[in-house]
Amino acid sequence: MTDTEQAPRGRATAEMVAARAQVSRVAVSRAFNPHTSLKPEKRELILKIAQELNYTPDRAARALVSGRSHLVGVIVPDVCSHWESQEIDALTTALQAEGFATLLFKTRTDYSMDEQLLAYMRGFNPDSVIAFVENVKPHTLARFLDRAVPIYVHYPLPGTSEEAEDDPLHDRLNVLQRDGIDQAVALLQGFGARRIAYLSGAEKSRANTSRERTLRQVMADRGLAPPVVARGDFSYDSAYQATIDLFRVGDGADAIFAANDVGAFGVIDALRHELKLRVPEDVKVIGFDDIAQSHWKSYNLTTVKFDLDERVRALVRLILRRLNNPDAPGFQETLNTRLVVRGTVG
Amino acid sequence: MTDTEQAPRGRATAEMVAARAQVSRVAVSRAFNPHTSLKPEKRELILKIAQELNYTPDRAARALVSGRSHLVGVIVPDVCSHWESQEIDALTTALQAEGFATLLFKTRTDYSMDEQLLAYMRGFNPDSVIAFVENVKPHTLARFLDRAVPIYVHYPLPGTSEEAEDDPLHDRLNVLQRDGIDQAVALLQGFGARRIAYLSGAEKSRANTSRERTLRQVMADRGLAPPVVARGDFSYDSAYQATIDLFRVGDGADAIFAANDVGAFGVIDALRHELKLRVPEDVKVIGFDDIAQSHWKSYNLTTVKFDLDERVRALVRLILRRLNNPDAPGFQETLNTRLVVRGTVG
DNA sequence: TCACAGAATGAACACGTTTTCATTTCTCGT
DNA sequence: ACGAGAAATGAAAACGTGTTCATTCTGTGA
Repeated sequence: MTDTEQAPRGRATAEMVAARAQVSRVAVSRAFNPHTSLKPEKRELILKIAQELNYTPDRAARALVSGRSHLVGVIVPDVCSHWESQEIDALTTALQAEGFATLLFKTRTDYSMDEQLLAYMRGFNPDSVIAFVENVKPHTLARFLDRAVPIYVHYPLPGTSEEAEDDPLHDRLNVLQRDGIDQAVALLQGFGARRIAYLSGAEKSRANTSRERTLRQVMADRGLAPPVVARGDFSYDSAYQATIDLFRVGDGADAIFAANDVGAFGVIDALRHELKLRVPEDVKVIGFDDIAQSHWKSYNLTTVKFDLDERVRALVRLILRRLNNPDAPGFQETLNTRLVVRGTVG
Repeated sequence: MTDTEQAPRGRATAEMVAARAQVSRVAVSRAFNPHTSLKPEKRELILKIAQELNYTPDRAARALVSGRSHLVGVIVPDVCSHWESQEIDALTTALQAEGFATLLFKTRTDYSMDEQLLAYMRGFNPDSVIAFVENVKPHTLARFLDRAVPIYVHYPLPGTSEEAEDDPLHDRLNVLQRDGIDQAVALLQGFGARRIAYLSGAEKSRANTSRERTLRQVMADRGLAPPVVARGDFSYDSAYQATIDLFRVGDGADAIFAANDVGAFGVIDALRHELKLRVPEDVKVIGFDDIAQSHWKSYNLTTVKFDLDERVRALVRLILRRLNNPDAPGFQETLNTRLVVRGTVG
């Protein structure tokens, strides 16, 4: 044994492992990459020595030559929004299992896109990018990420051709909101709701636009008058204030459809604690997302759900498929929504 | 102009920028690194051309030679826990401003450490690592991260020498919980609380151990009987069930101190909706963290706060100081806590 | 035994930067 | 006009890996 270089100063390298195992450095590389030809017992020996030396291939070096960083960029306006944090959580778990790591970036909270951020992110060379900032055009994202193919979470507008339209240039996850919203409106209609209000999310958000328009169309199809709209921005506080204004300044409502669950919580608290109204007896409330908090007893919210696990699985499928077929045309996945009935309606 | 190589296939490289600007590749590198000597007008020209070509230095290549990945690893058991998600959010914002990116890793939810995860993470070469898994010994973390110096969030146990003790080998953020807990107990004592219960967090969590022991000692110092302990794991559901057991199986309490705010929400909902008790009239509740939801009207929770911004600033200071002084002895920062009084006490 | 296919192996190259070092150019005081 | 020190510049080395390609080894069928 060459005990002279026993001092494992800093990080162990493939060279050191190779020296100790009496093999070439290339063999070490092969030992860590499956689907390469290497005698099994040799691979075993190398891996054993690697573990002793606390060696792991350097991903920066690996990325440099292979063009794969194994990083997935995630752009969020607000990590602690409940829905976002739950998606990040599930996504990180799923990606980790596939050998990827989640790289987090924060952008402006008004859901506008930030070109400087894209350039910044590009420096880290993510293999793929998932943007929660839905209003950004996919080709803008693509222009800034030369290597990575962005994944576009798409909320098709109802009544347009968007639902069917193919997009050969980008990978897309379509979220169809019509079914869940229709079930929600049907329920409200069954309870005889007359004045239905929509508490919006951030105006620039594509998810909000799509939900509002879909609600309008569903209500029209069912012969209901258009909803009263109160402006929020997905936050508890904005929903709280908007609800108060709706009843103090405006004419109130007997049912409120919130753009997301957190907003619905603000609506419920404003109704109960500020306006002294009962939910669901005086006003019925429905949310959107079905986050973990929605079953908490203080709210016990009826809400339109789209399954998180299903969504994450779809995203991971898109990522992996794209990495295995870099030049294939755009892949698509589609997700549906459904109503979860709890205590805030009837 | 050498129009032959006009096709900007794939990603732009420093070489291309250099060719167009009629300078050497080294000059391009210097243009992107401040504190290097380069004629201002030349730097300006290079940056302009770089922008035209959509060029950003490749961080993988940069990391390889400079030894700085500009990645900060964050290990969390659960991203969507409210407190964690808020810290991740604030941390990401702060790090982004300093040119770093947050690399997210999930570990087991029982707060035990996962050596396999550490080895996995090491491959990404983070410059620094912040572990929310407080029970891991800092030298274990250090052994797995040869280059990065881990930052240890330390909850000193009261009555031991830990508060004063220096640790020259690791960077440390001390969180002193005694002041806030003392204020909380004083408040409860003032309202004549007799039976005080502690709803614990995950047993292996250092934060929980420290909070429980500090509470014990504060109560003893004030001549109060030791707290009844109900076992939870920081989650809403566990707190909800433990509270029910406390009153149905055990002898109840007239004040409950929860290990975190989310647990306190579970306590409140169990008291109100399951046990039909009033908060604060029948039972007083105090939480720990002061997360954003704590001021929501349905809970309006009195809680022990330690300031998130202050904490994040301290962490970033530790990270930067360490990177600028790789061989310096361990740095320390200290944070205090205080009570925020809202509606769940008196 | 021989020829041959396929597996196993290692030398050399490539990836895109930063850093070191030696050289050239500029600036300023005399 | 001169010299000295500072600023500016580029050639070459280095970082740690994956990949290509040519070579050697192994086992099989004739």
